[in-house]
Amino acid sequence: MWWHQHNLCFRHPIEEDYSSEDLEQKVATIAETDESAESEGVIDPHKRREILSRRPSYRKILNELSSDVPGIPKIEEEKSEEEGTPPNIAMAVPTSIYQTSTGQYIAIAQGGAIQISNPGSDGVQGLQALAMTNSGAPPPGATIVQYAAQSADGTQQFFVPGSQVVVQDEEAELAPSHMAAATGDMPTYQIRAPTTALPQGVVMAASPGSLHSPQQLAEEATRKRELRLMKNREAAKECRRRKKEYVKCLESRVAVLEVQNKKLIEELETLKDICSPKTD
DNA sequence: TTCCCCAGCCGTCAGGCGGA
DNA sequence: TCCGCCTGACGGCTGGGGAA
Repeated sequence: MWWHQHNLCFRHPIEEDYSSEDLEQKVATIAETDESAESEGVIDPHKRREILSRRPSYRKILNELSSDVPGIPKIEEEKSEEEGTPPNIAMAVPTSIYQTSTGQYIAIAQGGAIQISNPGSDGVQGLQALAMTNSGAPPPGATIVQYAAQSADGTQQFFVPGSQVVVQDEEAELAPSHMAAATGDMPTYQIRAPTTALPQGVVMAASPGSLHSPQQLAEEATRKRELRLMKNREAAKECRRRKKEYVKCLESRVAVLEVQNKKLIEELETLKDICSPKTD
């Protein structure tokens, strides 16, 4: 039975109580009724403790289960596969990722493409692409993005090299036709001269090659920390999603085993009736 | 209406694990 | 050994539901 091949799923008793643990115990109990002989094996407590101290990832568990049991769906490695990439949206591999003071993420790809991701959105659905037609090659070690949450006129601004700003344009008047067609409802942006020098809420980030002063080092450290937190945030979300899927899997497994158990009990009763006819 | 409780979600930290 | 990923643990926030 698959469950016995994956007894790593059982957790250490000192770990926090989760509903999934109840499910695991329930599944284990039901499964043991099916294979009591197999479950009678004695495990050394120390060894068991070692094994249980660290459970493998939910993705790994479910994928292993799915290879054993055809009915169990696999968790995809890449989220983008299951959510799908919106067609015609310019996707570039980001080379630098920055988080703004408002929580948005700005990814700068090679060639000057800027992708803006809203924190409230999932995955690529929140990505907004901007083609920097006049960006050219950035100066060495001088990739600097300055972001202002809102300028005086209520629009969003991104300060890019060359004393220019990228301004969110909700009217989409100046957006290139191919961009407008590609982005659908997404806001478009245009390049302007800055309306203010450095508005409130500006966040600056510099590439490692340009670090000289302690202040720049501190900024770099801050940027690294923000990046790490951002990654961990996404990882935590993904982990919770996998955990939910895992619990659902266990729930369905419980249902299946309960039905199976019921059938076996009925079958046993029938066989008992057949094999031991009444003697009166 | 206000207060309390609970469940769910999220961000962050810490630590283990696996690959380079 | 180092680094990135994964996940348990913790605390905060929020919304729903029930009692006063």
